[in-house]
Amino acid sequence: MSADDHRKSRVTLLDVARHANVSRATVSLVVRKSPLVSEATRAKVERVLHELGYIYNMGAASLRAERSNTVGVIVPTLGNPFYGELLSGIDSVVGETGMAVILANSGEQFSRQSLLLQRMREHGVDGIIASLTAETQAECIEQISDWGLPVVQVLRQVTDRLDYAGVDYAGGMQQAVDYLASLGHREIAFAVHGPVHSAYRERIEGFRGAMLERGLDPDLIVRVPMAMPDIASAVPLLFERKTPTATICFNDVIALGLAAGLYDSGRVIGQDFSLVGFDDVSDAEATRPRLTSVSSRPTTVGQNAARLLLQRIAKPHRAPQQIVSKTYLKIRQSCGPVDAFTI
Amino acid sequence: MSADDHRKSRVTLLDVARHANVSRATVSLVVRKSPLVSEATRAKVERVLHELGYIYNMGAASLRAERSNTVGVIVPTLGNPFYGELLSGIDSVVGETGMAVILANSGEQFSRQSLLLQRMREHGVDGIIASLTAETQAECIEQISDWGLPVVQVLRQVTDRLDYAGVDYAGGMQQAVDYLASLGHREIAFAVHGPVHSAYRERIEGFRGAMLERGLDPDLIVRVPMAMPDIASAVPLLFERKTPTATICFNDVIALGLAAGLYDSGRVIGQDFSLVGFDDVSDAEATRPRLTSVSSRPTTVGQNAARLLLQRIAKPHRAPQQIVSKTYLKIRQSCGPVDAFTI
DNA sequence: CTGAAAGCGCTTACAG
DNA sequence: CTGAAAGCGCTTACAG
Repeated sequence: MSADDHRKSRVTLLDVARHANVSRATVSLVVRKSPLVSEATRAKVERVLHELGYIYNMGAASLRAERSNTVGVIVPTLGNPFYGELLSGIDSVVGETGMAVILANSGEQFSRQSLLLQRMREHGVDGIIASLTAETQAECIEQISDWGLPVVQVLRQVTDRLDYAGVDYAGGMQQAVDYLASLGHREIAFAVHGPVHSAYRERIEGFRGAMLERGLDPDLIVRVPMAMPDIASAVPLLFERKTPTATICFNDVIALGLAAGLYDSGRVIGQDFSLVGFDDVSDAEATRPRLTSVSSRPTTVGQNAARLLLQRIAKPHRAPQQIVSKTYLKIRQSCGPVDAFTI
Repeated sequence: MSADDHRKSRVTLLDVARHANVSRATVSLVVRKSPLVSEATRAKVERVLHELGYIYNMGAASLRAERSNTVGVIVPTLGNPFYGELLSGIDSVVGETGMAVILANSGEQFSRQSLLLQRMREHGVDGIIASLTAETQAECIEQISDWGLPVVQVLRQVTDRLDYAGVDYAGGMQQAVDYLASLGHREIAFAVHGPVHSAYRERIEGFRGAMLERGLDPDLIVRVPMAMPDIASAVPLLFERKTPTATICFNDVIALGLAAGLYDSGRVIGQDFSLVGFDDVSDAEATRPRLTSVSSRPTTVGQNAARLLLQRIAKPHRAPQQIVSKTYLKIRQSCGPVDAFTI
């Protein structure tokens, strides 16, 4: 029996019904584990189901039931390990319910994101989790929701009229500044890069707020390149206008890059210069000296987003929810007291 | 107009047909961009399509056409950045055709993988790309294919009767050994971990073959733990039986971990000890000294796998194909000549 | 080039 | 607790 034969001779509910001497509706109930069917009938039907090698046709069920048991996930990049962990969190809670995840990568391009949103709608996903590009307007995404398609924003918030699962970035910056200040640092730089979305602005504002609160100069914000090798060579930018003794980084990618560049320039991190990362991806533990980093626990954020979406699908009309999870500072070895500095 | 109204009053082909004074079939042809329809009719229909806000219902189309325009992708973990890059490659070529990727994570568990395979079949995916767990038997996966569901194996090969996109691991090990030998190293360890699948065996055999060819001891194979912090503390294992002057690593995760551990033990990498990684993920460039690594280009492998699947879907009966891509050695700073060693 | 009819495999009321 | 009928929105032959 060739593959094609199998394809064509697909076993349907009706086939099972005939073999088991019941109606198609009864088989459907058994398949969906309804309690409305007697033990005896259920046992008989289940045996036939198995004998005939019945495979549930989710597509057909979706058409009739008007739900597809799929959720769409749009991420801005797959190259950053951070999003792998986020996906892992989403997949674990969505997968538990038996639903499937449809994944797409916008590459931080708004036009591509629009295409993907459209495509997901055509695929009939029951809801969408998206980390939206910086250009995305509130109207754009609220409209999707107005179509009756549940949307939850993850990591980047475009509107407060829709669900959002994110991270308390401002609190994280506060923790970083507090820690460095407690070590005696007063000139602290903030190294950033990438598109200007809510998560970017929150970090900037968090940094400025925390610095101002302590009467420190909040303006030492330095934009560095995106690519890893270029970040390392951007170290001189830190010292262009002032002479900071410490730098907080927008993410661990920047921290690792700067750590490399500082090393190249002969500085000993944690001794001559202090560095705090953000996100606490697994590499923070692997580098030497170990990188002190503000943990944003992407897996947890992914799980939060998935739970929000599931709840939204169940109750389309409840008020928008936001889950903003706390960060915590993972202290390792990349910071030292300012007094010890030899610069 | 509330979200529910939208849902219920979905615009169908029939609605469009009535407004445009044509038949439903004609609208269907326009939507699918068939050349069988006149310019005038097409223009008229397209206008109505747009006016009414028609959304293609992929689910309904799938049911009738017996293809879903989705492909399933099963990865063993999402925590390793390597798989993010692989996914990125798959997504880019699958996305180009307008198909959607259904993603699932087996967590290296065979039982979970079976569940996912079953679920993907129920979702009616047109094909599957999978990096299979070590326990997977040839029969298991050949059976999926016998059901008429195209499968391509990626990175790990269970059977040669099905398509496979992978990496020339043995060639990569050869490159690493050749390079270290050219620097004068004769005692070379191989640090490995993880489940024993084809990619694992190929690397082991590649290492042993390359060592034997040069008359070197092929048995210095050391198993290290999975978790990053534990790898660093596994450095003493390298020196338990012999005193290697260099180590090749199964992947960059191990290389980075051992680099950290060697640093902790006071050794200077590239001077006191040489280290070669495998995969060349972005961190290889960021660490100091920069890590010399055998590049396996996961994005390319992902693209290869996706192309194989697309071809297989188009021609179910052609002979199985394998695309084994070459590695190349990215030389950086983590290796030095053995003469310079002070041990 | 266009239309009328049938059917993909399921679930949903509605009867009994 | 079980069955007969209708229909989800599309595509596929088949006529014209």
